[in-house]
Amino acid sequence: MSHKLVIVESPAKARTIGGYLGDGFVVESSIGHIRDLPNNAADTPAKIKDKPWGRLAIDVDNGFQPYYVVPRDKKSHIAKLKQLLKDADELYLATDGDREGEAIAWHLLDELKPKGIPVKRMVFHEITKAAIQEAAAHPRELDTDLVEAQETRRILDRLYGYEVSPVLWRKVMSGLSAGRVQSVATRLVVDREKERMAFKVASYWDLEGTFDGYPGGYPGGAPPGVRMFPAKLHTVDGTRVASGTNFGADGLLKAKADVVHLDQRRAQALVAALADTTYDVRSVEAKPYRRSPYPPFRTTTLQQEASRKLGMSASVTMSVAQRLYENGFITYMRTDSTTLSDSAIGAARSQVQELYGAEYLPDAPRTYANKVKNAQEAHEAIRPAGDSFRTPAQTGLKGDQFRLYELIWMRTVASQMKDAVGQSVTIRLGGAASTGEDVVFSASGRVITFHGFLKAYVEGTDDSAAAKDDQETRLPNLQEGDPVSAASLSASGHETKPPARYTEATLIKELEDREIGRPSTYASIIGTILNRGYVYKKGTALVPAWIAFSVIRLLQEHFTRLVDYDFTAGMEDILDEIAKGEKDRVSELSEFYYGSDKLAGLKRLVEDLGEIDAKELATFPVGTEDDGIQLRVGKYGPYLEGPGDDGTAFAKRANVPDDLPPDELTVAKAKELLANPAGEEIDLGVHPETGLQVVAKNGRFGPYVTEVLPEDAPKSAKPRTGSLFKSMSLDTITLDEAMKLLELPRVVGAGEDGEEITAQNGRYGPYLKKGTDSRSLTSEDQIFGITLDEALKIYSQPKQRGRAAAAPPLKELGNDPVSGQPIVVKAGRFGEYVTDGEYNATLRKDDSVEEITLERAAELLAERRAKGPAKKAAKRGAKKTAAKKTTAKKTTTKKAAAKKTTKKAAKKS
DNA sequence: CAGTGAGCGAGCTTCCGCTTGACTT
Repeated sequence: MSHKLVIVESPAKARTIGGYLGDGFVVESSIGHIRDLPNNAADTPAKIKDKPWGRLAIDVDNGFQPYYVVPRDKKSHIAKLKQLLKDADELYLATDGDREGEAIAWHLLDELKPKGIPVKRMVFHEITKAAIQEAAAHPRELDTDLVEAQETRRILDRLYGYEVSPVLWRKVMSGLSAGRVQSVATRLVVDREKERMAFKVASYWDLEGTFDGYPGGYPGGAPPGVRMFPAKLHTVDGTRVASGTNFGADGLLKAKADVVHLDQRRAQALVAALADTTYDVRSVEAKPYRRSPYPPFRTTTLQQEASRKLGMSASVTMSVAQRLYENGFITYMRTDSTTLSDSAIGAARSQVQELYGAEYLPDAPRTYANKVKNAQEAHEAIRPAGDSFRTPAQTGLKGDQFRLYELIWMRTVASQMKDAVGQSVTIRLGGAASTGEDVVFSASGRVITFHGFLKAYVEGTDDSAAAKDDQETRLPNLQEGDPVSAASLSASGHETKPPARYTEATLIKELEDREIGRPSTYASIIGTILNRGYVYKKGTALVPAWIAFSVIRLLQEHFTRLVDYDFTAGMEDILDEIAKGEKDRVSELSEFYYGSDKLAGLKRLVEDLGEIDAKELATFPVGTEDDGIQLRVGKYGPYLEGPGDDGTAFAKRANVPDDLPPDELTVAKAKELLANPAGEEIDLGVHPETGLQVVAKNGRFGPYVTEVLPEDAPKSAKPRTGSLFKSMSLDTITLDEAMKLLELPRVVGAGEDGEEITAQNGRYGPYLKKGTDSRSLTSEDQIFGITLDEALKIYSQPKQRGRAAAAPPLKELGNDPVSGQPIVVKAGRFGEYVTDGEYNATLRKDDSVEEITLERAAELLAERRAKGPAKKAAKRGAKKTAAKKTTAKKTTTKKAAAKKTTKKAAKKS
């Protein structure tokens, strides 16, 4: 039986659409992108690996030709699609109608290679039977210009990320990353922290009082409305009283502020001078209040409201929404559109009528213009699914899903309700102080006469002090000239506040406003900058780590344009022109990579790194030069350097606690830390024999224990120290263990020549030492356990240079077809490798000792041979390389562990 | 940031955007 094959992006969508198209159609999904540039070396095809641009998988010398691969986990899915295509007499590429969707359609076409059947591009913006059938009846051609625009975006991001990240590995720390989106997100957080650090608090005072609208009692019966109301001092002798907005970040009044700045004394004097004052109403100003409903949710607004009202992180919100979507409760949750389909508008309106009555229903449906500048409108707004909405109670949902559904449902219904209307009133009260000053108090109120949509939905605020939209303040019904008295009056002091830190939700909003990132990535952007250690969360606030300051400084100084807040917006403009066929992708990419008259190219920027001083980059002054304190970002985190007791510059050091936000590192705090440079010492107790305090610390060479010498100890006296064994940890080390470590080196006994043999731990692990003759030990336990006999035995063997502890091969594979030498698999410092005696090649991610064959080993060795004999570290400065190596090791172990699990996962599937 | 003595197989980290399971506890 032949059929028409329709391919959409999402499996849930495929299920729905299958029902609408009926017999003769088979609807499958691509599950997102089906091909991409190879992610890493293991996924890079051998034929491009050795090219100079192999690491990028983009032939930068020939039109920026990208090399795509089908990721391992997508291969079986592609096979399935190919199988379905065999029996198809038509192929409909029905991926989303945006840039990425067009590219997916093209990749599908290029990968599936349908032969002899018509291929059609089908696009729809809402999932209703009518819309789908309409779309199927009117397909279009593939828009190759749009695909070009997507490829340009993809290639630019790869060049940016894969060229700039290695700069950070070399200059800051291994494993770091830079990218068009994450680097700007990080910069936003860092810049905000810098604003907070530079912020100078200003204090100001004003007068607040409660006033009585009917000082002579009611004109008979009950009062019309309220009687008591609050008011604040507005002017003194006609000049406005300064409030928070009149002060700049420098703590001073803004230049143009024509205000009177009250301090505590003056404010209190004024209160006293107003003790007997009576007031009269100087003016009553009423204005109509009107507020329109908020647009239906798109991804970012949903994330913000879920954060404000339900306390959900962006990623939790998305995964809860994903479940709602898959089970048919809501429409697609990754969208930048606020548009509702006609049937959704109908459903919302009938729900308004049903729940709130006709008076809440506007005459005409409401539509919302999209505020997102680069919106691609491939989907609808996020709303309850279906042609009629289920109320939350009807869904049977529970927990987070229920709460999120309810939020979406209310917002959608409210978006089709009438405006809220009312009145806002400002009343000014005047009076004279006994000191002769004329003062005016101001009170404002808001009365909502018709709640409209506010009856259904009120948006949350990020600032807890801000008034919500439905908040009402009632004032008495006063006329100009009416007498008013003060029931109470007091001076109140205020301080200006630095700009608030970003939260996940506000950072995402900021990124969206700047056209950076896409609905499908907002949540993961937060994940990326958290994972890299650029920021951490303190409650809901995002706090930048010091390493982010180093990274952003480097990027701003050397890749200024790339971390410009407008970079992405500029890129989008160019992509739009490429999509319209007005610009050529190769010349745009070429300008970006190789530069032009106006712009320095990326390639030259990353090659010109000589002048970047890594040390300088990681050093930040604390306070002024006179304070003589600086913060440095080291391998083990940030630490302070300050003047020594004798005044020597930067002689004293102290760790900065990991969770101390940068803006709290004041000069006073820095001095406090430096005064007690114990840092993260762990007190283990007092040594019973020496009476000295024994502590554990994290040092340059890892965790170690040491003893604290008394203050009066001679300067030449040095405390004993000892590195922790690999099997020990700072969390679990005991005093007993520490005392044993401090005893080292342990004397094992005397050798045959009478010279003492000792056992100890060193840079390369445990070893024996006899004079200048040293021998490695295989385990740390031997340091305490080895007997003299065993030690003598080791010394009776000739010293093995290099492969002292060479283990026997793990596996023998046979002879190499090229060299004729036997190939064996061995375990080494860097993992398992194959060797023919001359050349060694490390096993790649997908190889294993159990599965490796002679052919594969020969292949690896051939690759290795092609690179020539091992070279000694040549170009880079020796000190640099040495320093970097340790860092690299530290990060790789963590990553390697993570990799292993993914590999296992991939294999089983 | 503590200070102790060799001699040796490198290879990998990383981007942004589309999408879901699959994995483990």
